[in-house]
Amino acid sequence: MLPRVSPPLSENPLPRRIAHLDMDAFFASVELLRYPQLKGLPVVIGGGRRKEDDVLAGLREAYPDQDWSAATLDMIPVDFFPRLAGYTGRGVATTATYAARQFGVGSAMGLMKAAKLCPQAILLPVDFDEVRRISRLFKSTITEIAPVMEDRGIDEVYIDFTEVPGGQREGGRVLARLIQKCIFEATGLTCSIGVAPNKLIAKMASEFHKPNGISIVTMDDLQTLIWPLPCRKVNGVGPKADEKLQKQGIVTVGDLAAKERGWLMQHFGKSYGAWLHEVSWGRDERPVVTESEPVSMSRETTFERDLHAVRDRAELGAVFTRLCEQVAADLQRKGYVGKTIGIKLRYDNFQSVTRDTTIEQFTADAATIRREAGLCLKRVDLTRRLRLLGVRVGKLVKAGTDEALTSDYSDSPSANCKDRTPDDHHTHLLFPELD
DNA sequence: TCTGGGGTCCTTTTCCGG
DNA sequence: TCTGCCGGAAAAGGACCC
Repeated sequence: MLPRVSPPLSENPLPRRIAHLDMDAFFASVELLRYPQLKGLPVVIGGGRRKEDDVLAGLREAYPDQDWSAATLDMIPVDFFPRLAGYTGRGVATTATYAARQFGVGSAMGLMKAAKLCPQAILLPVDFDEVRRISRLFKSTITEIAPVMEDRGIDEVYIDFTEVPGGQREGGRVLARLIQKCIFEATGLTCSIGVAPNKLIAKMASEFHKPNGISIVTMDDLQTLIWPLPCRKVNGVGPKADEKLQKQGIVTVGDLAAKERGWLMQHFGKSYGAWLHEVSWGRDERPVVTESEPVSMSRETTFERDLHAVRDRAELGAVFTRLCEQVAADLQRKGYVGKTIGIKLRYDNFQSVTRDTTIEQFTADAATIRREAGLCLKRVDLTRRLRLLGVRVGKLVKAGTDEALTSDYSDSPSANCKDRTPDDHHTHLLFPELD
């Protein structure tokens, strides 16, 4: 089953107009919708593990006689909101408002560090349900106008404007404005849109006039608008590749374009090197993909404190079982079964390892996942303390399909894991429910 | 004061049978 | 029977993204 895609360039008489749409400061904006009194103040969103961070729960406790329904949220006095100062825990900032960013707080920063930089900042937990609701709302608003949309996560999409009525007017600006207006009416939030001949350039273009901006970029703008950008701005160049590029004196996309294709392939690998060359010349023919099937589902958790497999075995065993149950529930709710079952763990030194195994029959059963994942656990070093444990099911197919029912009847389940327990005597004490 | 959670994709290593 | 080689699949790791 092939994913449905937009028509390829060759069959299309119109110039390709690909839009990238990015919601402006999405998580923070969703919170500010509910708490408008926080506008302009330093707010850090993240953590949220502690119950007392939940503003509403705290309010109900403090003022039990008040009616704290949604209509009154904007009446909460600013003083009541919890401050970042004194935060203890392992959370990271999902995002921070501009006022907080001025103190150097940024997304993905540990909250302990953020608290040092800006102790007066208000700390809000992420309201994932609300963020997801608004995410669905802005996406459905888009597909009503332009049906060829690719979901790129909670706050981003690509849209193929090419064949949409008005999609060619002013290079896409007219349609982009319409979409911005409709999203604002539906959600109260702003977004930024870049329109370009392909996804690669559209993605970079959407950042040009944030917030609430529209940028139209054509191939003629490659040298003036794209080449001056740092390589890191290219979607697909991360911190590792960027560092390696800089060591070669390559800082901007233009520097990259100046290098020979062959040279890049020699230094960055056949595939990645060739890709780097393509992107530096603004070339990208990837279609906008409207539907895709999930490949894997997983659940993982970082512990409040590092756990030791022997000393904390009961706690660890309970978490492990819960993760398996959650993955199984996710699979069942979404209607998938998988046949590769694996674990991930992260040691106290932040090094992570994974183990997985492929079984004969597809499953979404918690007990089966628990058993196979348990066997995987026996293949890793459990003498070091753990900070994270995760469970993953891969090689997914839709439940109930012919494929999902196939099995080769060869031998017992987990045959490929047998006799692989060199270290049985201690691991078996750790997770007694394995036996 | 270290560094979340849920994914995808790619490369390298390991394993296994012929 | 032993060894080496080869190729494919599975496993492991890592980079990257939101």
